[in-house]
Amino acid sequence: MTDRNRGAGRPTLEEVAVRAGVGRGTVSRVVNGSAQVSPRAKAAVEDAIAELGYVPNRAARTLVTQRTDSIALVIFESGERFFAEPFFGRIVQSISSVLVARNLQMVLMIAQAPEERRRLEGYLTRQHVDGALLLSLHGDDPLPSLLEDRAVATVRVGRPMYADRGTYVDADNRAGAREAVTYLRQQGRRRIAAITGPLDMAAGLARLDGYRDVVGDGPVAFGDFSQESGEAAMLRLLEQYPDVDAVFAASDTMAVGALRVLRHYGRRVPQDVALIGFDDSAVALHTEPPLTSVDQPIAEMGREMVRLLLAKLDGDDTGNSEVVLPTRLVIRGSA
Amino acid sequence: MTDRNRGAGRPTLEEVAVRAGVGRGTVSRVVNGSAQVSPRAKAAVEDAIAELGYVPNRAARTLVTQRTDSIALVIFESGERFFAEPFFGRIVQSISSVLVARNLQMVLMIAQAPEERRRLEGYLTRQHVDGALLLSLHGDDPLPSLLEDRAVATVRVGRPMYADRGTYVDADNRAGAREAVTYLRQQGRRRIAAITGPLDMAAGLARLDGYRDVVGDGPVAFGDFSQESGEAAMLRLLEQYPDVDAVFAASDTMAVGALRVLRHYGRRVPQDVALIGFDDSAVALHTEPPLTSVDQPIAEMGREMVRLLLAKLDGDDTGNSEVVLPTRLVIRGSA
DNA sequence: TATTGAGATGGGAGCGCTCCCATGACACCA
DNA sequence: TGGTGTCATGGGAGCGCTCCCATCTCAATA
Repeated sequence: MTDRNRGAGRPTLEEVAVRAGVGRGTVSRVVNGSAQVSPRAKAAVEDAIAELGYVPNRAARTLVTQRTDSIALVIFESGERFFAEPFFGRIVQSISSVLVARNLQMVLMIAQAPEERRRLEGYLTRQHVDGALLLSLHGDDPLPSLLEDRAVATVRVGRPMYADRGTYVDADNRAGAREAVTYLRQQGRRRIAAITGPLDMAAGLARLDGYRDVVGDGPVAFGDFSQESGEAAMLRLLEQYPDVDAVFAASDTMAVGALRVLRHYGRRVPQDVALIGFDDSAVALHTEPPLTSVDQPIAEMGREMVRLLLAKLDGDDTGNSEVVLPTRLVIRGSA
Repeated sequence: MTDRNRGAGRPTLEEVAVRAGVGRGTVSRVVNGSAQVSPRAKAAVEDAIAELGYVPNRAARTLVTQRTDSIALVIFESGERFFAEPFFGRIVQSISSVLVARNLQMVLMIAQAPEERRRLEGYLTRQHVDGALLLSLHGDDPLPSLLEDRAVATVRVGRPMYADRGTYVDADNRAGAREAVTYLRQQGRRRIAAITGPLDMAAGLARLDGYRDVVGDGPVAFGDFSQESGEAAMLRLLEQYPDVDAVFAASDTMAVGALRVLRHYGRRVPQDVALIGFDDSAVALHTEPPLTSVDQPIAEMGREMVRLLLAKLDGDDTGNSEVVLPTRLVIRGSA
């Protein structure tokens, strides 16, 4: 055991050096995997590290390298929304595991309230994080540019809506929506409605665009990705367009809300009304009937985000990259 | 663009001192809110800080104070479970907002796989975090003791199951369960079954104990808090005890699963079978009928956890504290 | 044998901060 | 006038690390 420690008295580089009978520089080289070390010195140092239970002091390293080895994961939603939406869970999980494997610290920041937002802006500097992963950006948020100016690398989910700077990862939402709606039409549906996501978000807009690509300006009701908004939207649709025989919802969560309303009004799914969601989240399997949904490769998106961010940090990539991944229609019982 | 230089070369303490016409020590005192500073010097320093946009360098400070100002939030579940269970969302949100207000960094760590687990153990040292908040500990996990040995302060959710060391925050699960089951009985239910949580977790066990306090050894089926397990458990219950007229589920998520099964088998809720969940999560409002559920003060639990942890860090509290908060039965349509 | 160059090595300098001590300024009292 | 205590202040030391350069070693070559 490595006790007898005096609490914070972890061994230092210097102590390892003494123990291994080499200089500080050599230990540092070994720890950082430099090639310029003789096999013998390397072995001695590694033994000493193991015996002493040496762990490099992150603060000291940060002080000289100017690298914090911390990545912020910033979510522009209320905590409630963040946890209610399965998309976040899956992408955070993916990001987390990649970051952990690279020994990078993931600092989670949930910010929506103005005061939180202000604090967050103050916090996101090179003093604290090397880079930031931005999720669920709304509208033309100036934060990415601000961070870019401060030399904090950023990668976001979703194509920037106005500005064209910025590295991002996205699913091909438009094509996914198009495929879903095309499928509905092929099934013989004549009156296909859409329940949209928030139109100040790239994903919301693109999915609506995809819908319109196929049916022009069919019946549309606006939602915000939440289940409540899906219910409300379905209600409106039923009122205004009683002849609707298919609904494309821009998220599974909204589709679940729509399903509840349809059932409540006695419409059978899929016989009377076909329903397709978006995300292929876990809930899609649990509805009655199971939800046909557009799958986006969320784990891969997370991985790509980290990859792009690290590339930026290493300076491999100075420009702005974009990665758009394909979606896939998963057919189940609801359409 | 920003090149390899020190890019956004943030000003240092020294520069602020020069600008304000004082010494380094005085600036440090102002930044850290020491009383030993003349009003004039204080004003000069504050002006200089504002003009220069000075932000203290966390690494440098950490190096000398031996405080990282980072708190780990460790969750012993798969990422999937973490996001599926509403409890986590709410408590993380609460913890997050308190931590942010105190200028502490929240490092999120999701670990279940053995390899992640090992990495996590290596990571959780005073070099990296001041303390750790432990969620969803299973069985007699040795991690808390390990961290205590390393002088990393910890606070967990849930009474330790075997060891009696350790500071924790918990809801009064046993009393909550008792109240729920007593209520069912008062409603005239004669055959009350339980669907339990995982029995290697304090919350799972205590809720079962509360149930047994009232009905002795009534029909019990075992679950793990997940919806799937709730479905499976309800199925078993229906098979083995067809005369069941009430079910106490140890989580809302499982109650939702049970509800699906009950509906599928044509049992009306609450007429044929009354159902009570636990957590009073958002889903309880959205079921048909809405779920009667035991509320636990999750936000307050989060706040208490942080409070206890900070007290430990400040050395105010050397012993082990425990905070147990009351639950409350929220009556809706299902019972 | 003398010279050269490649590679390994040790250790000084310094990152930006806090801690702490010596010093200065000042008011008050004998 | 000198002595004393209080408070504000400046700045050296040092936290543990990486960077970098001078130095050393040793084999290959002239």
